[in-house]
Amino acid sequence: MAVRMKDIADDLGVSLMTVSKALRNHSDISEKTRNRVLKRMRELNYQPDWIARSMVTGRTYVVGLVLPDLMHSFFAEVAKGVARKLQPLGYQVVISDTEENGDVERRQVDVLVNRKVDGLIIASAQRKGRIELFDMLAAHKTPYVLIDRMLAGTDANYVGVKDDELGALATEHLIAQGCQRVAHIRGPAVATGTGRLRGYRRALAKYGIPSNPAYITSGEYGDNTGYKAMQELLKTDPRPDGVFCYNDPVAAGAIKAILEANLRVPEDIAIIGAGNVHYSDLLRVPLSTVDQSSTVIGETAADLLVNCIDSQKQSAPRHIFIPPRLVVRDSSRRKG
Amino acid sequence: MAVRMKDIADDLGVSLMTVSKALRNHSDISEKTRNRVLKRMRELNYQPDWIARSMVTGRTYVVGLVLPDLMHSFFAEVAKGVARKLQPLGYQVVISDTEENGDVERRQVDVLVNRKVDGLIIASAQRKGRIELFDMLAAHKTPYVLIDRMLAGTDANYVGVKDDELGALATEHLIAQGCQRVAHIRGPAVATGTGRLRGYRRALAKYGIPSNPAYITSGEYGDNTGYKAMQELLKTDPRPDGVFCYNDPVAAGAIKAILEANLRVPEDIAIIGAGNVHYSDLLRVPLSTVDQSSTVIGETAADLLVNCIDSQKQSAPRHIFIPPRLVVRDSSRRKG
DNA sequence: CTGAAAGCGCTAACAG
DNA sequence: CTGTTAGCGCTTTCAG
Repeated sequence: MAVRMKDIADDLGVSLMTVSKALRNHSDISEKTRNRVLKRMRELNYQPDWIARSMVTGRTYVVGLVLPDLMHSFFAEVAKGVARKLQPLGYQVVISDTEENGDVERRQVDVLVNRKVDGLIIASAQRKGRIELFDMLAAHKTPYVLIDRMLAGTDANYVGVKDDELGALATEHLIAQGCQRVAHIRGPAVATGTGRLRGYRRALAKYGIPSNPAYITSGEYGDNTGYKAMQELLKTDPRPDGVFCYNDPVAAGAIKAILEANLRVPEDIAIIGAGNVHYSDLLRVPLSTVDQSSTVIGETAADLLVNCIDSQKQSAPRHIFIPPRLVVRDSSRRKG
Repeated sequence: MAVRMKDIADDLGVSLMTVSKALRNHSDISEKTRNRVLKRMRELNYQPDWIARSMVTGRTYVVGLVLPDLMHSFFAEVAKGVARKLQPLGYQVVISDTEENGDVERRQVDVLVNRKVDGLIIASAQRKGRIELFDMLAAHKTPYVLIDRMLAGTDANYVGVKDDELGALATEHLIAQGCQRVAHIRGPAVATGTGRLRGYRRALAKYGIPSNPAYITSGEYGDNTGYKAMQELLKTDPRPDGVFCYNDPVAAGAIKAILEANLRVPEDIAIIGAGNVHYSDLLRVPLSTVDQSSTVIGETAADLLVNCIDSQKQSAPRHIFIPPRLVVRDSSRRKG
């Protein structure tokens, strides 16, 4: 069996407590005995038992990362950022894929809380106003940081871009490229979806372009929403000459639909997505997009969470905004 | 604080053990008291403390999933398969991204073992022959299942495709499409890399095509290996007219290099990858590939692992092979 | 500075 | 069928 503190204590003829204190650099222990203990620990390759420790301290050094879709490389990248920050601090990261489903999310978070994670980082799939989940977290006093999608009503920590800014940036870019009829394939009714839509509208308004309801297609989440939504848009008359897509996977689908209809990107229809997924550059038409600095989001959220965990008293929630960054590739380049 | 068994026991005027047994459907308890206990548990929303339970049972209901790269959608898909199988059984899945680095992998597995995971599923980044890690696991008696990459020397459970078969399938396909000079951009020195190379060679031999060393470029792992490797291949004379790439991301990079050189895919050079990543269909040239049924691999590995965990005695290791499946898209279609 | 006592929440083994 | 007794490996508290 694994070596325990008691083994080391017996071995050295000291008490169990001395060993325990030596291990954790407790102050009231002499330099000499500490070293003696630490040396023996190394020799015997002692590994503290996390579970026993958790039981008494109440801390698990486990952090839950709750994401809507691991296949979306934006989230995979966020996950990498989180893990890179947290692992060196001794935390274990448990990733949970909710498949963009609020109920699944609630169940998973429940499990994580029961497992006594020290904190949570969540890109929530909760629809507007569904905030019981976060009330529950508050009741449990489990610290959490929202990423990517802010939820009104929860005054929680947040790290991500301002979605309306992102939407406006993308839309204005299309307008600047000479698009007259800019459409939007919108995302699910979470903050990213509604925020980007708001930005889109704001940009149109700014340039005095009337908003055409037929140009806003509802996109639920799914693997070929972009493809299907674009097919709908192609039926409108006059058809749009530019489309701001909720995210890159949606944009990729849209491009597929356009090419299948024997139209050209960007000449007939310019396309821009969001998220800058790592293969954007390799798509049929290299995809213009708005970068959200996914890794930075992950790292920042991790830092923020650790702060919350360490400082027992809940400090006022912080909102950290990462500026969106336009990445112009072929799919929207019509000038210059 | 959370409600404990003792609270329920006191509340109901029974002993703690009665509650414990009722919860776990122990046989020696009367229907009546069991129901009384269960009812009260529900009312008080009792949640067992799995840490305390782990401490005495030695089981954590945590499984580690160790992957070389979460950004590669093949592995993300595997992860989904694993989670989908394991979560309903009450397991928590901890994903660890080793960044294709054997040392990182060893460290991460160490941590997971110290955390007393019940088992591991590993797509190992260990280079040929580095099997200390698995000796260590055997010593700890931690059950594990290898996926995607088999390691000679460990007689471990394995789930994945036969890589030489995959390589032969891809290469023969290119030959069947009329390619005369088939090159290979090879992967890292793990089983997938060497196996696919072996299959490539076997296919060439089968058709009596002499193997040209200049047509085999070494690809270490990285984001643009495919791109750089292809640039090298383009310098050979005569240049290849077909390339079997280690995997889809590599193939995507290769296509980019070819198009940049003003050559056409597949007319000038046909390309095939492996893994069938979810965006293969959306690339500059829709990518032919060999599908490995990633979700099935994940699910199968999960099943196998749970078997190992449940049956204490180590049964003889099993090797489960999933047949590779050719997916022909534009990047290699020259006929028919 | 060192150590003895108590207990975290639960379960295995056995006694009534 | 029900309950008692002993821990699991560690830390917190407090006495020497």
